[in-house]
Amino acid sequence: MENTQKVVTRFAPSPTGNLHSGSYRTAIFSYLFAKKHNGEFILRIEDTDKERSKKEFEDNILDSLQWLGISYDSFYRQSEHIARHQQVLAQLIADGHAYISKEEAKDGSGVIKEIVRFKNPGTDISFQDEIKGTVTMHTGDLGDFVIAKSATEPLFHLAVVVDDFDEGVTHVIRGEDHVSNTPRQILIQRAIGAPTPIYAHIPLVLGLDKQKLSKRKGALAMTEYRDLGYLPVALLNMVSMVGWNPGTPQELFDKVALIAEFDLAKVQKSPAVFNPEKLDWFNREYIKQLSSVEFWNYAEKYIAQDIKLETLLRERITKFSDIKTMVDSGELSWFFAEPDMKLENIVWKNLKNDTEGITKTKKYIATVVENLEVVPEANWNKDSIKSAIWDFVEATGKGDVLWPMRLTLSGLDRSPDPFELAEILGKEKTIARLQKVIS
RNA sequence: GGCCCUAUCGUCUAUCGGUUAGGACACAUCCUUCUCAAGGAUGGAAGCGGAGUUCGAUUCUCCGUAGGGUCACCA
Repeated sequence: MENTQKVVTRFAPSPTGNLHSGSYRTAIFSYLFAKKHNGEFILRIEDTDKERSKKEFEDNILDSLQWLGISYDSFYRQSEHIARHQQVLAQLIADGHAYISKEEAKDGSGVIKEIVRFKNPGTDISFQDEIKGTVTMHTGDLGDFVIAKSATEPLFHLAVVVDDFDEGVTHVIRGEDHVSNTPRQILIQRAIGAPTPIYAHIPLVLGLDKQKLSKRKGALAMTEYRDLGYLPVALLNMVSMVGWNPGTPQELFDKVALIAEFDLAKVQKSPAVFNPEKLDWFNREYIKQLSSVEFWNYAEKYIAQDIKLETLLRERITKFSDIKTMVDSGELSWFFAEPDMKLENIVWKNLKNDTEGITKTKKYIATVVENLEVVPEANWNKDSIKSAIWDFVEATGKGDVLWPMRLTLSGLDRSPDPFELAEILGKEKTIARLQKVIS
């Protein structure tokens, strides 16, 4: 590799909210870029605002990243570096790059405070953004912006610049909402003699309403997706592909594949909508790939492990909490208890107006029972069950036999097919339920 | 409103001046065991508008329009 400088990226969330898909994607891109270039990935909690920062949000961010498998090489809390920020601030004042200004507090209390403003040279600043290209802005209309609430309370812009410098950050990958902050941060870099890192401002993630993702608009926290029974790899795959794609038809990417494929140059320039339906699709795809053991590790939170139900569940759930929904809605009632339904319901629609309908249906069921009784217990599976009665079913009429058979076994208008039901129920229960209807 | 950015199916996107504008999700229809699910097949669905440049524009330029971001003693 020609580049001698080691790549260092950072994800720098403020602990003022839970980790949602927008901030998660910023973390992913920073992480993938670092790993792709054998670099380091830093997690830095930006907690300089003591009022708004909350420990619970920091915990949420940490929990989420761990669950999602995004590991970091270094961890910092910005507040722990306050002495260094204060020192740089004092130097800036001493050098004449900043000055103390006595002003009335903005909180309306009327007290006069000493804040620190950066002396803005008013030059045009342009920087090369990896995604947006050259961005030029006039810093003149920024005025002398505030960099500290007091001589001892440095603010965001100062802290970010100093920390990125001290931590050797080479690539700043962050949300597009930071582009307009970049010129003033570059101004500070120049004043303290820090190099300007390479910037990559990624377009925002939008909700279905095409607005910036927000909690109010229903953006879920990563931990909420976890609790709903989504798989970490599904979230990783989904989120990394909003606003980025490798340019190939491949859709499924795990972390290793993502690291191999990720390329900042292929990041989209325009904002992208997060589509929950696509997430559901990814999740189903990954559920299919789960081993039986893995499957039950997730499913056990919602239903007692029963291997007979595995295939049925796998085919029907989008996320693991759907199991609870199925149980609560009675969709699986046939598994737990004898179905309870009116006899006339089991008659197929063709025979509804036939006065002999019930009698005929009972005869069909009786024939089914006869055919099933010869199927050996050891060979009781849906294929053998099907072949045992299929000739009769075809000769009589599929709906005429299958509908009552299925209704008898499940008690539900909508359920898995009768062969699968019979297999899961077992020979004894199946025949008992069928016989009960006959008598 | 100032400044910055953006603009291909409903959504995520491919296309590096010449394509029947491709794929995925979603949707519709059909098939596969009666219903549900899964699976398979098929189908509908897009270049914001207007000027240029060019033999030729989705692609390059400009102007509109629309969307997003940002204008704190938050980050």
